Amino acid sequence: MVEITLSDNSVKRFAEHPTGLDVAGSISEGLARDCVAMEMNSELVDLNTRITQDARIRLITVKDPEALEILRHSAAHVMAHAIQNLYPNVKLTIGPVVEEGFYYDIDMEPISKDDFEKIEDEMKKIINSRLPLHRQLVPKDQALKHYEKEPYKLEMISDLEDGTISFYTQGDFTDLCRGPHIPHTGFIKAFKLMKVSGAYWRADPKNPQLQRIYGTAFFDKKDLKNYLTFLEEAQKRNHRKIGTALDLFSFHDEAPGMAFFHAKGMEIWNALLDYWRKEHRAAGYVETKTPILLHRKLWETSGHWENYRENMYTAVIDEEDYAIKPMNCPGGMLLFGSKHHSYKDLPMRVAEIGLVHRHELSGVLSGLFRVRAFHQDDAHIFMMPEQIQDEILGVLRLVERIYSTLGLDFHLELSTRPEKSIGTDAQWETATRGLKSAMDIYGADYKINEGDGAFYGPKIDIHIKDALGRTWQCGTIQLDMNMPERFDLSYVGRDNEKHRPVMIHRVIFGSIERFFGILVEHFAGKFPLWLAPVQMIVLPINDELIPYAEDVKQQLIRAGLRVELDGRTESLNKKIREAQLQQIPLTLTIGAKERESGTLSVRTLDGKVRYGISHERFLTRVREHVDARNLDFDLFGEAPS
RNA sequence: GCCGACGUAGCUCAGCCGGUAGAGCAGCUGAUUCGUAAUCAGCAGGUCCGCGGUUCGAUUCCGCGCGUCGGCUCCA
Repeated sequence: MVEITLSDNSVKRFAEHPTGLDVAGSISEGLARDCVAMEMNSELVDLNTRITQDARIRLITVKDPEALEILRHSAAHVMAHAIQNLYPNVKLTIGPVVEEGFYYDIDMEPISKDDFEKIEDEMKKIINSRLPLHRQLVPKDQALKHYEKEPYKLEMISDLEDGTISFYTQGDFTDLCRGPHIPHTGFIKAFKLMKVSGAYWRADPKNPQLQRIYGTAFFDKKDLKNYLTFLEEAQKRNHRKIGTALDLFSFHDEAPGMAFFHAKGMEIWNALLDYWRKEHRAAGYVETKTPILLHRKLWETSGHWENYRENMYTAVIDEEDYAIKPMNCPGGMLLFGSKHHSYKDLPMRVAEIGLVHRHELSGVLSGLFRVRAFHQDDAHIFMMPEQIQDEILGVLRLVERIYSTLGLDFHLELSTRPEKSIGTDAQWETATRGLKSAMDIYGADYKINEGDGAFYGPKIDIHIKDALGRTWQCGTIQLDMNMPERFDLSYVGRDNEKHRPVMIHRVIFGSIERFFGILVEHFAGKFPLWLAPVQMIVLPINDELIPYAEDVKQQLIRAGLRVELDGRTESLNKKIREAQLQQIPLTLTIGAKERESGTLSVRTLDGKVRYGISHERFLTRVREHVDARNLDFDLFGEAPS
């Protein structure tokens, strides 16, 4: 007899040794139908595992987050099975689950998306056969024998510890696998192959190149549909498309990986940075600017010449070596070091919108998201060790203000000391404790990435979540115990002795170019009024009204607004359509009525039109809305006046 | 940097098997003067990414280079 404790702490007794399925079945038929696996004494195992002694069981149903991973892992097997059926000579390697699905790396002739349909059809056959997945344990020597013709699998098994090795079989297909798996292939209700690319065996370019085939799978057709809709939505918001359509920026072959910002893109850029400066000033920052081209000596002092040179653009000038800065900190160190500082000066919060260049590999460039030249909204804070906590807290609060203004949620992650690192244990201890206590006081949950810090200090990474729920790491706060040392920075303490300041680097936007791209996608090009490159457009109904419309435009421009006038001899409908497609928040139509009554009719981006708004009310509302940096478009309330 | 796909007018895209290119939008000209998402007509616009090769002939086939995209790799 076995005693089974379920996750609600209820206890069930079984005379025989039941499987997980039996346990589920003893509770309800529906549960048995929805179960895919179970957790037995904190270990995920197959549902058909026999429970031979008293155990604590948690049944995993299709609703549980782990279930999707199990399903996708099984789907990877099904794909490999299908591919092996279609291309008998392929050699399998590994097939893991990834965030949005799964892939399988297979040594085979290159295939393309055109081959997907065939593979998917074969997969459908396997799924419709509802093949059970059986686990069996095999001694290592036998496993090696089984895989005589599969060199990659042999290599993997050889690397495993001695003892028994688990295999999973579905029909005539067997694969080395830790499991667990779904009970039978019929659980895969919806799947799709997504893309194919090259990948090296064990990620080493010296090894053969494999075909990495990506797919995704769900328990429900609806989930797959939602996922595909999400991808479509993301594609619609692609910042490269919107950037072209709204005339914000472009790229040219003459400067790969370096963006050209157009006039409208710069309006957004400037509005964003105006706001950034306002917040930083209020938070006690000063702003500086350092050169982008600096002598080799400086890069030797900072260590970049030795460690980062392959990513730097260099130049020989008057027979001396120079490099274009990939980071702002060395220049910032020079500035700090060029003067004596008292402990009374600290903390010093020194910001710099710095233009940096990094020679990234050509294959990684991607729109504004990955470029070779970009601006960082950098700041270096110099302080005494006992100020760490307060300063980090200050940065976190500033981060929160700025992100929330943009409608972005965020979460924090702390990275601690890596194996290879400089500094003493005591320094790391002080630094890490400072970061932790600041985050504790700040009060947000955070994830800890052990050993993920930079070699020169621990860091807090800030991940934002955009309107589609995608996360991006933008902000980072890094403690640096290296630079002050290398540049021999000091301040004079109360004791009249020299002391080494503690320094942090921090960015909030990170790469402003990349952040700009994220904002384009976050807002889908519909920038809120305070950021919109053209805040409003004036449309005269006919040519006779152009002079009056011009007056209106001038008034608004004098009020500090970004205004355009469409005086083309086109139909009103056409001009409205184009204004809407350009995502201009406010469209002001000027007809004889508006001129006679001295009012405005205002169309907002949601298509609502309000007539008879006085110029005064309009200006007041717009100013309030812009000053408050509101994100909504409904300036004039529900009831059209 | 590696693998794959792609590169045609300002933009979006068509162009089967090799016979020097087409559409819509944008632009320009003219007519229309319009009340909340495309008025009509005409005109103009291209080193078909670049350089080589094959061929009587290359936008089309082949090679190399550049760029873009998707992955890989890298990421102080």
